[in-house]
Amino acid sequence: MAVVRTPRTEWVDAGLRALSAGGPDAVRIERLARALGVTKGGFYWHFDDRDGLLDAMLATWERTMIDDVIDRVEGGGGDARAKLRRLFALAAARRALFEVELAVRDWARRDKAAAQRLQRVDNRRMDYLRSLFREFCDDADEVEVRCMLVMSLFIATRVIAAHHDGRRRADVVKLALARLLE
Amino acid sequence: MAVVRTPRTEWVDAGLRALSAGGPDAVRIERLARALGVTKGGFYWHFDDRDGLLDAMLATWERTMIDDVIDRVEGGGGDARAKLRRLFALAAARRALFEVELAVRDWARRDKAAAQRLQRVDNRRMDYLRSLFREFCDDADEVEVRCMLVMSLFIATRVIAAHHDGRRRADVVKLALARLLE
Amino acid sequence: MAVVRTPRTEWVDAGLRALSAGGPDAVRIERLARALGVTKGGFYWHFDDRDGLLDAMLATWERTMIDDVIDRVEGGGGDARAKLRRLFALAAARRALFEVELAVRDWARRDKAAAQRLQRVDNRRMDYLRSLFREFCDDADEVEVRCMLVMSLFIATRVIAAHHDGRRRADVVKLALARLLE
Amino acid sequence: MAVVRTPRTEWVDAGLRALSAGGPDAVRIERLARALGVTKGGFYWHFDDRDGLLDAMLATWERTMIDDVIDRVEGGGGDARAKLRRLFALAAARRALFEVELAVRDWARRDKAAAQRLQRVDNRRMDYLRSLFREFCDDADEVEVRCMLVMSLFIATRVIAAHHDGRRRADVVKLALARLLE
DNA sequence: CATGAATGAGCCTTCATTCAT
DNA sequence: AATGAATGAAGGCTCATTCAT
Repeated sequence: MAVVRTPRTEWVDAGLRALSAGGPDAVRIERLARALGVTKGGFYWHFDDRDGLLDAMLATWERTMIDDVIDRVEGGGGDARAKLRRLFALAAARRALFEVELAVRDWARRDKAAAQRLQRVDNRRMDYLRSLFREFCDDADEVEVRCMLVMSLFIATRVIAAHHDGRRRADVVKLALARLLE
Repeated sequence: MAVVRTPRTEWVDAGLRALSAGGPDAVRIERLARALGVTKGGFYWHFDDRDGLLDAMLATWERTMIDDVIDRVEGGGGDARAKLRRLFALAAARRALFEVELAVRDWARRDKAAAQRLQRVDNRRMDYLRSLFREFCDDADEVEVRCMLVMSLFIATRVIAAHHDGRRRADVVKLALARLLE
Repeated sequence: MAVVRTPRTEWVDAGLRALSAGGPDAVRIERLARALGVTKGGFYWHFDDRDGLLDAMLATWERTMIDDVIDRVEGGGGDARAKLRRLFALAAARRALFEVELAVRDWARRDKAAAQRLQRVDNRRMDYLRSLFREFCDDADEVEVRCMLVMSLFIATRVIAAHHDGRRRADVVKLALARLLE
Repeated sequence: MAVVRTPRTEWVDAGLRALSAGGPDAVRIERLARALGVTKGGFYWHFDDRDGLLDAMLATWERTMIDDVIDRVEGGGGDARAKLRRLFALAAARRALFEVELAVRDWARRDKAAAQRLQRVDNRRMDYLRSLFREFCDDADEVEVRCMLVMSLFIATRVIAAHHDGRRRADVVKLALARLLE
């Protein structure tokens, strides 16, 4: 009967925005309500409590990360090397989405629910990476090492604060990636 | 000459413990006081305010990270390769210290003061890595790439939640490191 | 349409009561809440912060003083002299209201917002007095002097702590007023 | 034995300064100590507690007001009219001292100790005024009325916030005073 | 779905006071 | 006389949550 004025997803999106901007402690119902131009009353129609929102955020993030990202990388076609390059390009292009990932990664260090979601996402991603590397690399150990290094590079790029002896970060990363795709 | 009852450093240490356990928002004066068996009032004798503590924590962390860690790695002697291996071993051995690093890294994404400290630490570390790789690697680009990959591996190891196709993480990291030290 | 449980005005009134009893520093949210039988949390529904209440108090006081008081004095009819006498009688009858005035007058010495309100009220009152005195007094300087003296008498009456050589204060004031209305 | 580093009077003076600037609630031991460049520890050597200081402040103020002011007005010589004019001039010249008076007057509305001191000062002043007016005025009622008006003018001048139809306050007061000295 | 109002817990900070040195 | 350190009470504010409408 009721017309949906502020659907669940809007709360979730606002929550994810708050999460990536300030970590889980910044996900505050009152603040989100203000940002959405509503009073917090409506929140409790959609969610049991704050944890309910946090959970929904995690679920949304998981779905997006797994289906969306891999789909997009696969969708572009090309060989394994092309796909790996596209993965990095995607991360650069869709900054907002990957900022959330960093926040979740930190959150997971203290929160079990976040840790579980992250594990599923990381495993899916690692599986995917493995399948790509196997296309041009026979040695199983070597595959695993490269997966680990690519994944590390992927994450740390957005987190390291150092400069690179006059080079731009993007260039160093490109070189590093090239080396891992040899 | 007065006997120091709860020295500044105790507050700082407790703060760093709280930081690594729950992020900057978990650094709460009342909680720390309870943990130290003191009342919160005393806190304000040592620090102007909460920000004063946060700042002191960052300063302590910077000092420890730069002087302490590099000293210890250098102190062990051996060639560049040995030192790099020791760096990874140290991170594994002194977990608490490196948990703080992860927290600072996340914190730095939203806080300017944290970002500055992190930058100094990362630059110092990167400089140090560069000096080590130069000992057995001539190409400047190659040095930079290896620095980036080692640093990434160093950080991401403690952050990735995936499993490794039946291997233990430590083994994969050892293999990866060996490859970067060829 | 919701039933107002503790309307804004109740907070304002309680605030004014506290102000006149103990000055601006005595306007404490927790105390007011207790006096109103509510918890302090509710306060922040009605006001942004303590300053918001202080401001509302000042606004209410200004309105009451200007409209209410002058209306009442005018409403009684009679000539200028009768009205001036009624002004003094009113102050005696509505003690609470005029206690607030003394508090505001002191507060205005340190607070800009209070100073501005007081200035508006004082100017309005002085204008009103001037209009009354002009009805039976031609000389402009003389009008101004009498306004100043009446105003002074009006304020100081409630502030001087001396006795009057055996007379009652009210009688001396009555005599003084009579002299100023000659 | 101990050399006086921060004598009692310095605390009292600092207290009076704080009082006139912000009312009794602004007389804070910690703040005064900071202003004097000492720690609050020494305070408790001179005074039992905060009330002890407040009391000493009141005593100092009473002494200054009664002896100092009347002495100074008397000391200048001249007839009663000259002395009254000198009283007003003094108040204008020694602003700081009379700012304290306003603060005490407000304070006296809620505090018994302040009220008693004020009463003594006001009575002494009123007695003095009476003696002056009697020199040129025979009627006892008239004397009392003029005392009251002069006293009121004296106080209210520094407290009224209105303007005076284009005249300067000082000029209106001078005219009013002249009228009371006829 | 949403508002208006309130509760209660928890936080940061200030301050009077105490006490050992 | 004064410092260094601490206690404890109080105050301002934020926020998750609840509930009636």
